[in-house]
Amino acid sequence: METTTYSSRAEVLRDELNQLFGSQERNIDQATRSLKVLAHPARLKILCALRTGEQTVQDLEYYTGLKQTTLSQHLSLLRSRDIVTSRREANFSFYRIANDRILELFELIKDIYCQT
Amino acid sequence: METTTYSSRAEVLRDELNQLFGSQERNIDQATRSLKVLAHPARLKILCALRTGEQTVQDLEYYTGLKQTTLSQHLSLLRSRDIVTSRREANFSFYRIANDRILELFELIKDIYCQT
DNA sequence: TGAAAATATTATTTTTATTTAATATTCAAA
DNA sequence: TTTGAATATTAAATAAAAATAATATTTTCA
Repeated sequence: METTTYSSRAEVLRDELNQLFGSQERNIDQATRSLKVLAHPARLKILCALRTGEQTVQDLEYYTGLKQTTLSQHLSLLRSRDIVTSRREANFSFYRIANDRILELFELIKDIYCQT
Repeated sequence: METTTYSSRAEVLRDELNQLFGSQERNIDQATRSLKVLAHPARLKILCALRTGEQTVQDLEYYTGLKQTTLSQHLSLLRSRDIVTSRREANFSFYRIANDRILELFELIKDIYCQT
């Protein structure tokens, strides 16, 4: 039975929290969903490869070392979270990082975990 | 049977990739492990709460709405990846964001997913 | 048209993460 | 010195993500 009396400090922070991400949890959930997609070695590698511009699935297959079917699923996930976009030309698909914010996020991650 | 001939473009990019994250996959794995820890609604909420400074477990319990035991496990995970640190004072534990890079990362995530 | 190349999708199995519940530790104060 | 408050740990059950394998599209070109 929760009968705790909470400090006003906690209440202030709860308010701040709500303002920060909106009182509905939508933003947090969206951020979580995107981060989950980034949090996989294969998908980070894909982003590395796309960092300097668009690539075909073939090329991605080559330097991620993934088999086609697995790679395609990862790409599909990345697309579903708007991390990458793709375009088709003949029977090649070209993938690229969706926008500058994502690129910025990726670069920061790289900076933090790949200190020279 | 893989007998594909790869374009020199792909080979150039493979080299870039290796230089970027180091030819050993260590950096990517480390980044992945940290991102995985961030990629959870409860843990993002915890970071929101710690954004402006350290907090006790009690306070975190209050505005994350998690039960003590679950919260403690999330905190333990965050600590294990050096996302947060803690100190003990009497029988209270105070948690805080581990360093400025992590804070910076969090703020960028917030900016991207909580556009005003 | 029909075969082959490039990519995508679906279903199944395997692995990993999360929650829950029970218990343990640590410390302060009576 | 033992009780209660605050937090941490462990083990078990449940849920979610990943890999694999099989199959399906889509498009070009003979």
